[in-house]
Amino acid sequence: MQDILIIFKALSDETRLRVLKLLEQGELCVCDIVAALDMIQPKVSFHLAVLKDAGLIKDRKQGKWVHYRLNESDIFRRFLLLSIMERISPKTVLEDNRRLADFLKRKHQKSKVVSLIGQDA
Amino acid sequence: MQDILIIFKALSDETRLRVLKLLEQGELCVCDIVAALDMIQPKVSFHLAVLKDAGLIKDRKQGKWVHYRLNESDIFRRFLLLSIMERISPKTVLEDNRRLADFLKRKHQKSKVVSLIGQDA
DNA sequence: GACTTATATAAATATATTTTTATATATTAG
DNA sequence: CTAATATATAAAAATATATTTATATAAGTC
Repeated sequence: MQDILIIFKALSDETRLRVLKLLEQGELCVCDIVAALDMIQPKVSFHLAVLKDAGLIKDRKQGKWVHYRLNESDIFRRFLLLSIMERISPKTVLEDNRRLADFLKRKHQKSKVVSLIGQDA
Repeated sequence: MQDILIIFKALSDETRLRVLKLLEQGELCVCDIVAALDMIQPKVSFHLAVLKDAGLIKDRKQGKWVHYRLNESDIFRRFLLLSIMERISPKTVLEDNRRLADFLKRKHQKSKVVSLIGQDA
C-alpha cells in the first residue's frame, strides 16, 4: 500500500504537477525549474525531493548542477504521467513555459559571451 | 487542473483507499463501512464525502440508508480504481473484509429474526 | 407524537504538509 | 585559497487536512 499512497500524495499538489509538466520537454536543472515556476529554490528542491521519493522523477548530478527528468521506467507511473500531461490546465503551463524559454535564452546568451571571452584570452 | 488535483488528493489517504477497496465487492451503506473499517461514523462520512467530491464514488439514498458504490463511468477513474485494487496491501484488506463479513452476517441474522417475529404477529 | 437509528455537518482540536528563512555542502572560477 | 554559484537541508512558521465531539436532520418504529 505504501507505494501507491506515496505516489498519489506526490501527485496531489499543484506545484508538483507543474514540475512534471515542465519535465515533459526533457531534462531540466533545478535553476531552470526555479525560473520557470518563479518560486524560491528551497521550495522547488522540496517538491523535487517528494517527486523523487515517489519514483516519478530521476536525478543526475553533473558538476554544480542536478538535472531532473521523468522516470518512465514502469508502466503505472508512465500512465499517470501521461494522464497528467493531458489534464493539466493549459493556462499555467503556458506561463511556466514562457518563463522557462526566457530563462534558457538568457542562459545561452550568457554562455555564448563567456565562451567568446574565453577565445579572446 | 482542478479536476485531476482533486482526484489525486482524494486518493492520497489510506482510509479512502481502504473504502474504495471495500466497494470493489459492490454497494455498501455507511454503517457497513463503519463496521468494516472499525472507525467512528463521522470520520467515515467525511472520507466518503471527499471521494464523492472527486467523482470516485456515487451515492444512492434509500430510506434511512445511504449506499455508496464505485463510479466507473469514465475511463481515467476506472483505470485509477483498478490500479488501487491491485496495489493495496492485502493485510489491511483482509481484516476489513473479515469485519465486514462479520457485520453483514449479524445484520442478516437480525433481519431474519425480525422477519420471523413479523410472521408470528 | 416520543424514541431510535442512519447519516451528515459544524466547531474544536490534533496532525500533516508546505513554505519560508537561515545555513550547510559541494563544485567551479578567479 | 577566497569568492561565487547551485543545490540541499534543518528549523520555524504558516497553512491544509484529518479527527473528534457535539449536534442536526430525516426516516422509520412503537
